[in-house]
Amino acid sequence: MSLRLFNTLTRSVEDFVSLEAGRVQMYACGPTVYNYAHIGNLRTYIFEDLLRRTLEYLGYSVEHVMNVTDVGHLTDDADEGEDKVIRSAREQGMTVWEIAEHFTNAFFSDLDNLDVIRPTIVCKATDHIQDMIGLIERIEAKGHTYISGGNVYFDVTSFPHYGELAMLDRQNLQAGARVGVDENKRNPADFVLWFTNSKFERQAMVWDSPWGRGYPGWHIECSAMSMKYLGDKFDIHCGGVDHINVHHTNEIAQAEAATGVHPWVRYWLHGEFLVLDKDKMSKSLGNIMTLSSLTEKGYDSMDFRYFCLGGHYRSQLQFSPEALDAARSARLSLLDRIADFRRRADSVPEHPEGKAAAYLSDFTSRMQDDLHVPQALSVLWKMIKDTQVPPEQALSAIGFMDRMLGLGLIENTAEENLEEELSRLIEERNAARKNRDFERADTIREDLEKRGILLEDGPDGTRWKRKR
RNA sequence: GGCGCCGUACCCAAGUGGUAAGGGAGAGGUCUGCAAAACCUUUAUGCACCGGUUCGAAUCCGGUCGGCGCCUCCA
Repeated sequence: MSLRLFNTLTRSVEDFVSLEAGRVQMYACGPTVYNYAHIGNLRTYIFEDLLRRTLEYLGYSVEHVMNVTDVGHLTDDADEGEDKVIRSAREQGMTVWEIAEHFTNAFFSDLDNLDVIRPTIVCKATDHIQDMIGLIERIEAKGHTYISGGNVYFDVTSFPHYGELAMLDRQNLQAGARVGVDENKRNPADFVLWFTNSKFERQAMVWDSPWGRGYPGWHIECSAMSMKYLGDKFDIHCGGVDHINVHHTNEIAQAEAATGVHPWVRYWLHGEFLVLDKDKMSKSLGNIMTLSSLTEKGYDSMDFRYFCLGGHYRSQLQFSPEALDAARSARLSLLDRIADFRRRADSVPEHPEGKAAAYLSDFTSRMQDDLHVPQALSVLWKMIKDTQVPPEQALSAIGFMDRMLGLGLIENTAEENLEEELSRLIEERNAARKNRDFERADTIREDLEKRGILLEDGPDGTRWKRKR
């Protein structure tokens, strides 16, 4: 069975074949670090993590490159959110560089909390200005640029493949429909490679270049860095759907114009949006929803990961507190059941057999079919509820499944030891129950609950578990 | 204004021609001193609405209404 992925280039599901057997090179668009990542951003990184985990599960060695864009969007412009950052930077006496570092750290901390495996290479835009200048020079040498109003522009008419990814009809692109026209452009789709003449004041980061002191355009960093680390041709490029029309379209133009190699990237994968309540999303209210805002309410980061696994990556996912609660309950129930398997299991075989093996195979085929995680999850639940699957077999299969899901199903269900004092209380309660002193027994149970220990009396005796 | 996507039970959500996965929540029951957990049963003759194609449609086509995304930094 092979991996099949939906390729935005062709708008269809294709068999995935890597350029080099057993090795996958993938580039994932990273954050622009001028603010905290919100949960919608994080959904996309979770999607990319599922892709990476599945590739690795299937035996590929994955080179996973991610940029951190710490230039370009850090100065003031008309956007209110950015004003706020500048304001807070000023208030806190931080430079834009410090702001970038702060939000970069916050970003990776979020990913760690979500058990998103870190990229093999993380590259900062400001460390690669010379690479960007070099790439612009190559594009210029091939005759795809012009200089106007002090800025270096990419001439989209010089690049016949322009807009293929987005399936743009260039004739019908309407300039200035929602934004002012840049008078320097020959064609509305043209875009800046290098600015020397900023439309923003207070530009905080500038570098020398053959075209004058200035800073790079919005799209060049991804082309330059991905090509630096992955070469002129590589397997997968992914990001959010919002990147298709402009960012990725322009990245392709830049890369292919410079090298003449087509296609530059073979598979383009895009994650759909998490849809929030309008109120919650309102920028004017300033309450973008972050992962920490969820954990502050008592959710575990992994509740959010589980929630994201409930929808397919190419469908919009409707976020609501109720939906997150449902994910939380489901996840905790899953952990409880697995913990129970672990108590009942003898030794867990390295590979599952029989029915468990069949479930694993079913699960894997759903994952291989364009990462149909919701279906894979339903297979996991079916296996868990199938009384014909012995616990040690189920555990063996779950171990493999979780390598793709990344829910910590094995790590978070290990047997724990209870403090001696608490164990003694449980024994005391059981003695009380034997003597039919239920008042005493219930008092102890309530006391333990206050200390985070829940008791369940079963036919095999009393079990305890920690409140989550 | 242009391009594209979506509308499935109380909620989230799979399902793209063959008769509605899964999870959460709710209801009833078994078990239990009680509780919890678990288990059993139950919750869409119907998939926004209207019309069409077909032996057969949630799935294809047309229209209507509603929601979302991109066209501007954006996951």
